[in-house]
Amino acid sequence: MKIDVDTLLAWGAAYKKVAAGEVIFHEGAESSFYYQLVSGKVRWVNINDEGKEFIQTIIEPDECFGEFPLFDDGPFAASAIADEDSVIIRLHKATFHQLLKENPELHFEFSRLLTQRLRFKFLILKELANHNPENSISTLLGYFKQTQKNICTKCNRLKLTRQQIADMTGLRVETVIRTMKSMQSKGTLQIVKGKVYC
Amino acid sequence: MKIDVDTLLAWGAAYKKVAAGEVIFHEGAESSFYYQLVSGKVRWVNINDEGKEFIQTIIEPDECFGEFPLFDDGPFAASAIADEDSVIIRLHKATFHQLLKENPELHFEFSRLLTQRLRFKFLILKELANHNPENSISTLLGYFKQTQKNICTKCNRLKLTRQQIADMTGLRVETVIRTMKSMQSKGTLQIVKGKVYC
DNA sequence: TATATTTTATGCGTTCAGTCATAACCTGTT
DNA sequence: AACAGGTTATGACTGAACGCATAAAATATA
Repeated sequence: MKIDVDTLLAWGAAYKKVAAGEVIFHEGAESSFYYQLVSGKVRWVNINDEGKEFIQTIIEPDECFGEFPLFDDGPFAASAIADEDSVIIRLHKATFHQLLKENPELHFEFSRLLTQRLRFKFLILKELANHNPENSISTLLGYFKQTQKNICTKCNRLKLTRQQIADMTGLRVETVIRTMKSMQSKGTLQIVKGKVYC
Repeated sequence: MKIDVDTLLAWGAAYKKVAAGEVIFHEGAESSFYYQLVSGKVRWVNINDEGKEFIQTIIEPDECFGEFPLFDDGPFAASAIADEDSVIIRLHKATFHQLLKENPELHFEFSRLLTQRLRFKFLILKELANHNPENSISTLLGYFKQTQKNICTKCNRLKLTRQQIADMTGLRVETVIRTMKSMQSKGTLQIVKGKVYC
């Protein structure tokens, strides 16, 4: 999902620079903006009592994030934190609604986005509930491969650390490392110098 | 999310009776309908290789289900199985699109539905990833309580078996039973004759 | 009221991911 | 080249949920 930046600007959207590590919005807070990433990288995470992160999604340029409150008026379901120095563009909620009203096609695209996100949640949830690290990891990698997210298109190398994979599957780094090694020895996964290729 | 039944009928929707245990649609199959439950109960589930079910959602009357393919043209993300003898109403995909186009407000309601479903997925996923049965269970019960789903409004009794709770949290029945007993002894949960009250 | 079926309950051995500690390996920087 | 910081790797121990078996209780059915 991506709204043309010129369109956004024409409707009064504003750019905002965020430094790596900066929190863009907090889980539980009220919202009044549509957010879209222009450049950089953002992770959409829940942080538990012990400080452990669960990464719901990694946002790449031209993707929107933090969209739930726009429709159900609830708070943010997770925090958005910049992984790298990033530029975001945001549009006021009321304006966003007007924009959708005047562009039904855009609204349909948005429904497609929500659907795709739900689809991914269904998929990953079903795997996590299964308590099979290998399946969880391959489902996750399969998704990233399919959507071309966090993959170096030039060399086909996955740009995810074991820690990130762990934080998206509810596993520990060590478990992810051990499981992936075992997958490599089975031939299920191609790892060169610790990096995953697909 | 509910579309008025008279409206659906006026647009050419058709009723369909399904017996308890009957599969309404299969995970992975192509779809061409909007589905809404009129009466009865339906579970929306994934079934793994060993036959173990993961219940994504339990659908109650006046709720729609199986809606992903309507927007992204993908297959069903989970199977729908009747828990009880039920009546469903379904509308052709193309007609559904037309209905949304002519009723922008309805489309906004639909976005709200998708958002709420996503919100629940975020919530439950974050808990599952945390590997804390007690938290998973209370989050789930909290959700059902909040949405009044599967709760006997007359006596405030939760109409969910431990097995169903297990199938929605990826835990085993025994673990759910044991955890809930411990919660009861802590005073976190009120159980009378094995049934949960809230 | 008696019977059958489903649901809840409990014990016990096993398994596998978690935890902690430590080392090796990359990668970028001065 | 040397250093620092992050990432990957590996071992040993622990613990909590699993898996299976069996029983008790509640609910439905006749």
